[in-house]
Amino acid sequence: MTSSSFKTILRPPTLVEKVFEQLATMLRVAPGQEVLLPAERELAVKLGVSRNVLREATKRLELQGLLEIRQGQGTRVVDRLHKPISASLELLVPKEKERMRQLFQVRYMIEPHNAQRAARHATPTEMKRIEAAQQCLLAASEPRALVMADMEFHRAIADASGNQIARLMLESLAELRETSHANGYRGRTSARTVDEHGEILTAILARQSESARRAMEKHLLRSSADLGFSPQDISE
Amino acid sequence: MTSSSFKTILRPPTLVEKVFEQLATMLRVAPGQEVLLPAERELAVKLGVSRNVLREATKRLELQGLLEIRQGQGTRVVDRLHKPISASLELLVPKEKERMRQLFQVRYMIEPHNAQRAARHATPTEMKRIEAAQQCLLAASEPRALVMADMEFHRAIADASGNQIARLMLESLAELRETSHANGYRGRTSARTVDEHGEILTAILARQSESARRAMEKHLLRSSADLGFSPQDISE
DNA sequence: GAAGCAAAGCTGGTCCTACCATTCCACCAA
DNA sequence: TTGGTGGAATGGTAGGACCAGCTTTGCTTC
Repeated sequence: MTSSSFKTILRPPTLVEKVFEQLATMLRVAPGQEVLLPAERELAVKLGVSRNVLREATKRLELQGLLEIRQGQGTRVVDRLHKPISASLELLVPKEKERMRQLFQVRYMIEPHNAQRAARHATPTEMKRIEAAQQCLLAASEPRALVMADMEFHRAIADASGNQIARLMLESLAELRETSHANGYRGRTSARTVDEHGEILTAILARQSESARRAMEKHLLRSSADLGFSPQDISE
Repeated sequence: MTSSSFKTILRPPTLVEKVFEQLATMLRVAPGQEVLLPAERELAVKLGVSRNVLREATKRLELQGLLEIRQGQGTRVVDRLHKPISASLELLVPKEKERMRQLFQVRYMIEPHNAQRAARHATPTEMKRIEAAQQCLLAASEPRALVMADMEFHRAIADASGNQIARLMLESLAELRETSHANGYRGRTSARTVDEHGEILTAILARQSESARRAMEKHLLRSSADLGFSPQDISE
């Protein structure tokens, strides 16, 4: 008898888990629209479970980033799938500076590939979106808008690369950056960002995957320097 | 008045959140030991909250991979921080084959860097661990043990690279691989794995970071082929 | 004394009901 | 139109009762 014949014990799914699954699949169907769920008491009756069970299930979904629950307001569907990852990372690497360093490292591993793939495979629509992000960056006047446009640029490239997982990682990075901002950990979006994004954009539009990759690498190293990291911290 | 002067409203944390935080910090202190938490009723009294609230908090911690709750047995502390990530990915990319492809892509972005960094920075202890994993692989006779040793090898390298986030990503990959196995999606650990690991190990021991990186790239491409992916699927 | 087995008493799982806190909204008054 | 004020919706918390699974205990049996 080989050990592989020991199957993992499958506990009969608990009620909360069933409700969780059912809601999750329902929510997945309903796309980005800002839908409001029925009230807890009502929904509990509809599903044939106690309000307690329903609450535990929705709590889980909230933690997963699929719901947002607000007292007096209701429960609405959102799409913040990156939330659990951010939360995990905060638990894993509590020290903020170190967390930022490791995240930049990972970013440095992933984003150049993304740029490369985007240059190879981006559809016209996707290219338009990247261009649009660059336009926003040029037009942005206040810090807040700058950061948004910056993020959108990277996000658009990640989407064009076709790897949703890589994109999710970036999203969670952005989330952490936000919390860091809230703590006064300001990494300004420097003026050079515009030029560097321009280089990346040009390379992608020209479908020069190698230059796109290198431009992204350069950009990341330089912008990590804004946060006080040396290139060795990130790339070695 | 710039828009940045509008601060995000901070809602007073709910009781469940407070309990969640408190438990999380408590658990973080107590490391890997298999500690058993007090019974729900008892702990609820100790914390001065209703059992309901405590349950919702522990549910969250279970979802985060810090607790494992079993009826009739109790609640014990575990370390499975990768769980929420795996869960997110399953929600994000429901189609299994596609998920595997994207994960291999990400792995292909991360692991060569890890090998490179491990070759540069691994301490003697860390090197020993990588060697030990290779020994296990050589000694392993049954499929189950093979997979375990395989994973441990990659994990050891990730740890040696010093990037916990990269390591967490691998861990969640492994988790997904397990569930895939359970669904009959078997990627066998082929015989060539041993040789390829050997190459990587040699390079790391000799502190040849470039060869380590290339060896890891080669290994990943080949082993993704075992799952039916072409090199283009992964690296381009 | 050792092995087998059944009951007791632990654990978490589910349900219920009542009440508190926040938010929204329609209505009213200045 | 503006600003306030109430009621009625929402989710948040509490505590009790009971169900379901696991572990231990202690008796029975050999």
